[in-house]
Amino acid sequence: MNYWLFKTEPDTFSLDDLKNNPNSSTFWEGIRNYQARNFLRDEVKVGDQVFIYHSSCKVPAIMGIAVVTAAAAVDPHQFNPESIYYDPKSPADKPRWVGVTVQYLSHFKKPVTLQAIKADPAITDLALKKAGRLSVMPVSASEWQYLVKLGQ
DNA sequence: GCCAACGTTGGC
DNA sequence: GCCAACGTTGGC
Repeated sequence: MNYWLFKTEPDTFSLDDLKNNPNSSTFWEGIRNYQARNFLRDEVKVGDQVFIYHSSCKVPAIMGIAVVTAAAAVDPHQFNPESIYYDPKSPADKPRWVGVTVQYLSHFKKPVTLQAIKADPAITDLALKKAGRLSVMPVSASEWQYLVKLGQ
């Protein structure tokens, strides 16, 4: 099993929204970055666990945990001209963008803030520390365990 | 709201 | 296929 971190803007879609989704499973749509897409398409598997991170907000932080319930599928929004995720250059026969499906697991008791992550010398691998713009990134098993502990 | 970092686009 | 211009992300 692998571990991941997904970014989301809470104004658009928060961990609470994920928790309250009556369908209980949510298609993680709108990833429009190739590096992130490649992780989703090639490596994110059912049963993998995911930190949900809130970005572009007052206190950027890891808020809690979700689990992957379906592997990559074509993101239909890329073909919808009405959608903010519309990509007119995506070929219909070879769709460019995919999404996975996740389900809410839990909220951290204490969100682990970006500030705390940056200040913590024990966290060295996490891409969040360096790659500012990546919206889907792997988390090593050891740092996953460590961050879960910080969130308790 | 500013702006640094960095990914993407497109002319050559 | 280089690289300048442009657009977007996201912390502050």
